[in-house]
Amino acid sequence: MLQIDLKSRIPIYEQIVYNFKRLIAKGILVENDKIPSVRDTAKEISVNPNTVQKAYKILESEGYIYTVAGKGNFINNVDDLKSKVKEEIYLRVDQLMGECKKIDISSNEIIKYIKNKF
Amino acid sequence: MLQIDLKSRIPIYEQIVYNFKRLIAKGILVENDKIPSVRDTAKEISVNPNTVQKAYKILESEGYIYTVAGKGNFINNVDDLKSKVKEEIYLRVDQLMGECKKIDISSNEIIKYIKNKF
Amino acid sequence: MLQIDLKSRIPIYEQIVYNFKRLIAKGILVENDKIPSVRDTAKEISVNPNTVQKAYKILESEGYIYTVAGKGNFINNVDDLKSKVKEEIYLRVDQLMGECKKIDISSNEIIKYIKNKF
Amino acid sequence: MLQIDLKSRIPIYEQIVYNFKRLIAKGILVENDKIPSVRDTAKEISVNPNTVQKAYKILESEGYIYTVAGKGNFINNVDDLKSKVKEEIYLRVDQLMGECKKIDISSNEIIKYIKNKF
DNA sequence: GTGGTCTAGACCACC
DNA sequence: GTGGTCTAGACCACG
Repeated sequence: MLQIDLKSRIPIYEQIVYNFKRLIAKGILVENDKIPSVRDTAKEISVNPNTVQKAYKILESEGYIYTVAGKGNFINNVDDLKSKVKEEIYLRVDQLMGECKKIDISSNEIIKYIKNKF
Repeated sequence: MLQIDLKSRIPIYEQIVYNFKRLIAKGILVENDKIPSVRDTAKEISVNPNTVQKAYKILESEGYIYTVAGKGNFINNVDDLKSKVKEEIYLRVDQLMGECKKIDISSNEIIKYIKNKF
Repeated sequence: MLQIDLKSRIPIYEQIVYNFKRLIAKGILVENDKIPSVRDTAKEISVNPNTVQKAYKILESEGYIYTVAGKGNFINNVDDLKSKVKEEIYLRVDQLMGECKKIDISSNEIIKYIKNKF
Repeated sequence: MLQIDLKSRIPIYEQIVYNFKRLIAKGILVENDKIPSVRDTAKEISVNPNTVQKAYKILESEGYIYTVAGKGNFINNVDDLKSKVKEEIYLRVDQLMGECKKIDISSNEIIKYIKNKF
């Protein structure tokens, strides 16, 4: 379920965070779904439990999951989790367009490129 | 001339690299232009010469500049340095669109967003 | 394991790079082998960790090793690392033969010399 | 007449030295030929006269040319200048073969490669 | 403990 | 003066 690249320069915990966000955005994980325990996730992707723990903490602090002590971690009841993930994407679009502007690439050029290729 | 954010989490040397790429892409730096010496750039942005040296080495290895020992560093004679920078941008667009696809955001959605905002 | 000549005019970091290439070419280091940490190698050959770091970076950028931050450096899974090293040797043969041609030494002459001496 | 690559990592003075050795080895420059003055050579290849001066000093110390104060520099009367250049080439062959041995490339392999390509 | 980045300074070859 | 290399340290993120 989780796609982790241990060799990547992106920290593993960030990859874990992003994976869960993706599953939420796609609707695979929905409100009150239980996600695997820290230990199980750690075993599944062969990383240190501390790393998974850190990822879960971040997901919790960002409102994606809630923790019930002794029970486990669950997807939050926020209805707009999806749009929250989208917002992050849009933020990256903004950054990219900002850089384009700096080097005189017009938004039309980017749009044309996307239309052509995707 | 160079915009460096010493507090950014992006390494200073990468920022230096990007700054020169931007200047090249904008046509401000052209073929055979001499860029400031390692020491001068270091002084200008108040960082250690080694950091600038690292940036220049990367620019050289990527073909943006050439080095004449004892003389200085010069913009390379590749005619398409500009398109080279653009390629890097397009690569980032590709990555972004790839992630969009993963979470079911259509390219139309992105295009609409860009059209609206930029 | 590593043969370094601190007095040589060849930079230490290049010697380190070459040493690892040699160990790979000889099959002593194979896929996914862990190589000593930056600090350990530095201690072993009595040089500054930065020097070793530089060598490892080059090996990584040339595809010989991959780095897992916080874990260490490992021999890459490219099956033909050996032939990669050979290619470098052949490139040098090409250069040498090119110079021979410039001063009218025939390839036969070189071959005869090699046969005689090696 | 001289082929100099100002961008090369090989010091310019070494390139000058090698160029004259090449011209001698090819028989283009023969005993008692006058070679261009330091200034003329410097002008021709657009480098600092000091650099040419250094090259001439080396050529003189290695016995390739002799200097007559106020007159200029001349090719030496050593009959075996050619074989001297060849010796240097052979030395490089030796080095290369040494490295081949270290990584288990046989001399036969090298010979086969040369026969094929040259 | 591991690599990644950076500083402060040094010495060298080259020009 | 210029880049190339190196040392001796330091701090940080990651696991």
